[in-house]
Amino acid sequence: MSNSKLYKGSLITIILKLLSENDKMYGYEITQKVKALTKGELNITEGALYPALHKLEADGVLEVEVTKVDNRLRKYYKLTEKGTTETANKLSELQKYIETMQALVNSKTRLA
Amino acid sequence: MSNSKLYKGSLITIILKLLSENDKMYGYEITQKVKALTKGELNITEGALYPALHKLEADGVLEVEVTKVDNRLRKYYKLTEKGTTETANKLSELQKYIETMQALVNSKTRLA
DNA sequence: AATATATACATAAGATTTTTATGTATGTAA
DNA sequence: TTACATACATAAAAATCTTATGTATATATT
Repeated sequence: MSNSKLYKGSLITIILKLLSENDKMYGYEITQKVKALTKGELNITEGALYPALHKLEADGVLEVEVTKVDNRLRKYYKLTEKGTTETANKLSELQKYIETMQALVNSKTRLA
Repeated sequence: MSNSKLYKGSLITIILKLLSENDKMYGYEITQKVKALTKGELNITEGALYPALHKLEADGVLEVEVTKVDNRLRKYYKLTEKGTTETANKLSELQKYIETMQALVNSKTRLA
């Protein structure tokens, strides 16, 4: 990531969402996909991404499958069953966060 | 703040927004106001709030006015001119963030 | 009278997440 | 042969937050 501080805390949600729609993806692919989908608005850094993937794997949310393409290493990640549940949770959390923030931003908060 | 990690990075935006609608507020009042507006969803902790207010003051975004009410100390904060500009920036960043995340969440991201 | 809760400030230690800086290695374009 | 893209990785530092603690006054409860 390298952006508005608001992106802090969103990385896991983004990864899981992408994996819920693409049944397997590798790290570099995720960075490129996010850059494309957000028109360059959001750039995930490797220093944030790889540790996050490792943690998700360690937590049993993702499983990995190492392959070699063009003599180059690739680690494909996919959601486990637990990962699918976790994705739903993270997405509903995001929805709730957005609603809460919209409420704060849109409301007149002046005292009566 | 509270539970969902998504709130990380949002505190400054929330403070500034509240102060843009209430011309002066003190710390404790901000915590109560946010709790009420979010129906308990978001609880700003003192350990996060006070350092944030101090930083905003040091940055010239807020100015402080110390008073005594019922023999108890109160530090009222209000936006400076710089703070008003900063508020507009933070709010448009939030709007942009929400749009970006909505795009990520709602779009089908599968490869063609 | 004593205790708990609310009001009101503050800071320090630790946890978590991210940026920035590096490092390795291969393939391709200039 | 130099630069850029692909593809992984980690470590130091920065940023932000939680948890814990501290001070002090006012009010409500037991």
